[in-house]
Amino acid sequence: MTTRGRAAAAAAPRAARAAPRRRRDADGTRARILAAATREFARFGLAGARGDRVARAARSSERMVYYYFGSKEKLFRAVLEASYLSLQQAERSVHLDDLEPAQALDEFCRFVWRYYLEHPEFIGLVNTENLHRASHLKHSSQLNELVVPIVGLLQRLLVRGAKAGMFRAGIDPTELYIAIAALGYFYLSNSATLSAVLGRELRARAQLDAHWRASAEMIQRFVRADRPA
Amino acid sequence: MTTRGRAAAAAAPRAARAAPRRRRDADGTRARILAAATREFARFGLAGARGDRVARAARSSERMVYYYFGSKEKLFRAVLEASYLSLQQAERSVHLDDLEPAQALDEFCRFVWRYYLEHPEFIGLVNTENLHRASHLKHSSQLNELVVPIVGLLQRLLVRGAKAGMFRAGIDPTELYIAIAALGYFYLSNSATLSAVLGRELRARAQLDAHWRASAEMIQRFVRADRPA
Amino acid sequence: MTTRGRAAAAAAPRAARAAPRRRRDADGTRARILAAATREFARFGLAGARGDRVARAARSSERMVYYYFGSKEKLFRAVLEASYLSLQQAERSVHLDDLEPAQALDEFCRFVWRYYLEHPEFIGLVNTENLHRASHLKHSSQLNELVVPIVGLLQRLLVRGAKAGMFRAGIDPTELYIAIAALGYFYLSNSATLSAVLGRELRARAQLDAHWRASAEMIQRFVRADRPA
Amino acid sequence: MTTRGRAAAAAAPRAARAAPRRRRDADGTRARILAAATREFARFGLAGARGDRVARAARSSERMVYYYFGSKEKLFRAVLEASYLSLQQAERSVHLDDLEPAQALDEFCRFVWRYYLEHPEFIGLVNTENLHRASHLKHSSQLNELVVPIVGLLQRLLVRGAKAGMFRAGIDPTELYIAIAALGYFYLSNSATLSAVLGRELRARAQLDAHWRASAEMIQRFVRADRPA
DNA sequence: CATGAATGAGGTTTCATTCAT
DNA sequence: GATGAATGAAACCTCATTCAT
Repeated sequence: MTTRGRAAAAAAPRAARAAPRRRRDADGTRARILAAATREFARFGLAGARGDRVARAARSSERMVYYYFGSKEKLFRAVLEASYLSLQQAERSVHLDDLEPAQALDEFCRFVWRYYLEHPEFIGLVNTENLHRASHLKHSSQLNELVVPIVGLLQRLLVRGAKAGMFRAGIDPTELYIAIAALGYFYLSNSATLSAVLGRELRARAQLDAHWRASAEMIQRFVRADRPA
Repeated sequence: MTTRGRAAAAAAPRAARAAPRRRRDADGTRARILAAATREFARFGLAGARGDRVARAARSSERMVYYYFGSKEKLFRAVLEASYLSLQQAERSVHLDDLEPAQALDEFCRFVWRYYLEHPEFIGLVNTENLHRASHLKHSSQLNELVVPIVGLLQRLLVRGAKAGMFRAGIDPTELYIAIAALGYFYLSNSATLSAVLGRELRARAQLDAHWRASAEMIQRFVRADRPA
Repeated sequence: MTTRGRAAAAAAPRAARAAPRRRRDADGTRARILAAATREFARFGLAGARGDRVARAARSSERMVYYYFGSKEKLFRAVLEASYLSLQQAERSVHLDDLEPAQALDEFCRFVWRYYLEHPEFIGLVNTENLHRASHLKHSSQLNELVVPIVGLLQRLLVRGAKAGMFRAGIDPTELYIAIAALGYFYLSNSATLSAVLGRELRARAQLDAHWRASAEMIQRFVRADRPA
Repeated sequence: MTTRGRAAAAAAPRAARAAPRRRRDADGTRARILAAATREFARFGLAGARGDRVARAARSSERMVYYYFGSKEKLFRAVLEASYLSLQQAERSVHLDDLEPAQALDEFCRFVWRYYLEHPEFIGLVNTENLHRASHLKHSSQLNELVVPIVGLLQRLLVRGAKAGMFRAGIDPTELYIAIAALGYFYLSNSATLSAVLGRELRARAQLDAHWRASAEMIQRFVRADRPA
């Protein structure tokens, strides 16, 4: 993400000439610190994160971290909020209403899986936040907006599928959401220990694909209406 | 150091017998430290764990922690190994061969779910180990023995079920294991953030039960043979 | 810097008149900073004073503090000078010559006590300056004017009283001044610790009054001519 | 005080040989830190005190300061308590009951004056504590014992003097105590600013003596019974 | 077997101040 | 005249660990 951002900046010399890479650049500095902190916290947790590493990675100074964020904990909160906000934004791009129910569900599973796969830092941050019993999330003023509307999406989908006779009735959308998340999140979050314990490289391309297929299959079979005897 | 400590203890039963009464029981202290460290690491992670808290909780001193375990990292390794060993031991008590396949699978799911539920520290430790990319597990001399035989159990069960026409053929036992673990582990590991984000108290008794039922149902439907059209 | 600032302001009455309306009134800002700094230094001492608190209390910015005063130390000096100037000004309003000696002395005592009571910040600042061994006072260019003329006042009063046979002869006016100051200043400056140690709320109205009476009495008895045996 | 302590240690080589200057010396290290901190806080206040100066003066390390005292604030509290305890101990050595009332009062005044004169650090610490509104004193568990019994001493003395017809009746012993303290404390605490403002070197030997005489005189005249007209 | 004392290195945070427009 | 951004230096404090008996 950060890398992409930087590449873009480097690739736009004309724009750079126009606004000639100010040395004083509040938004830029703040954003670089936030990005660096995101990686740092995801990788090392809250206690393991180091201010100087954040500063260096952000091409700034430790002092600036405090200038913009006040404390390590507040920095973590900012990172967490930005991450959840980013997820929420991505979720808004998911449109299922135009697809046939089974296909829509598949699409949703794919979205979740891809999000986790492409945002490993999100998993690290959320694990850290769980270690802290969601204390930062609870005290976040932005929590209200986070109360997931995505469950509503699934709810509509389940109703639609049930009406069409394709899905079973009575499935709890929240449980469905948790199951979909669980299958993807756990696999990626625990791939290191699982690989060691199971003796199988779960991060290998083939394994990732296999897991995705198995997960999608499991979700489909879970909601699919039983054939009459 | 840890290894030496144990070996010595195991290799000197005579000496132990000879020594009439230890003034301050060594095994007890070591065990208390290990137990306290297990809770500490589970709750705060490796970086967040504090030696003095471990010492106090173990009714011992920081000095003793180093006396018995040599370093924080070695202590963590000892805790991790003991935890995996404990899981393995529990798994050995699972006997599925005498049960009817569907019921056996249910039994297995119940075992996994219960283990996570009753060993919250295991989840904390494994999360921490994943943060560290399983580096301690990889370097553990006891890893060999850990390579899970439980998958073999599932394998036999799947074959049995398929022969009986109750299960689908071609299901990967490892994938099945991961799925079962995922549904339980993720729910409990992430209950804090999920509760906050979903606005539902996932640790409430009713929720726990509902989740268990949904998970078991999902696993059953995943393996169940399709009815002929 | 401070000096320059004032000199410039004093030397440029025309410019001030010419400038039709300042966008953000300079004198107001400077004055507010000085007032806020007075409170801050009095409350927290030189080392304990914080620039951001001064800025906030003055509804200005830290940057402005440096803009007007150059450094923390110079700001303190400005505050100190202003405070001593203010005391001096108040002293000028004391007129004792028209009063009968004993009454005049009482009046003087009352003035001193009231001044301390109504200018708690003065006590805080002077304590701080004493902690610093009066280094700022010594280097102040305004010191000359400060050399207290008030002692002269007392001197005249003592002479007058002695001539009238009411006061003893040979009383050192400086010592008298110190005694009067001591009885008021110490009580107020140390009221917190004294209250704690003596178990008596010295700031209570009744206590304040009692102390004033006792102090005045003590001073009177000190100067009063002995009755012939 | 510390200096004296050190000299004593150096002057006792025999004792030193017996217990040969241990490098590990908990009490010694702690005591040196406390002594150094006493000087540091007295000189610079709580905010102005520097941990590294304390460590260096105590021939120890900053780390040890935290080892023994936990935090700067706790160190200050320890210093304060030790100082008040030390005053209390000195007060216990004052015996007035055997002296003739006027002489006893003089003796008491002398004690107070001498204590302040010989314990300049006490004045510095108390000033600092007053800046902090006695917050440390209030939270000290040793405060109870500090509630000054010295006032009782004065009380008895006043009664005795009144009975003998030498002192006036109705003098509040607490007020008397405050007055005696004020005359000594203020003079010494404020000698720097007073010297600057009054243009007189109050710390000069002659001035100190003159002040002591004037103060004692004032106290005597305050309590002395009026001659009948 | 046990432990109280000690500590180097580094972590987070704050402070007063300056830069650059 | 005014200001938002930036910062070096140092402060306080903590951590994991070792010394010396």
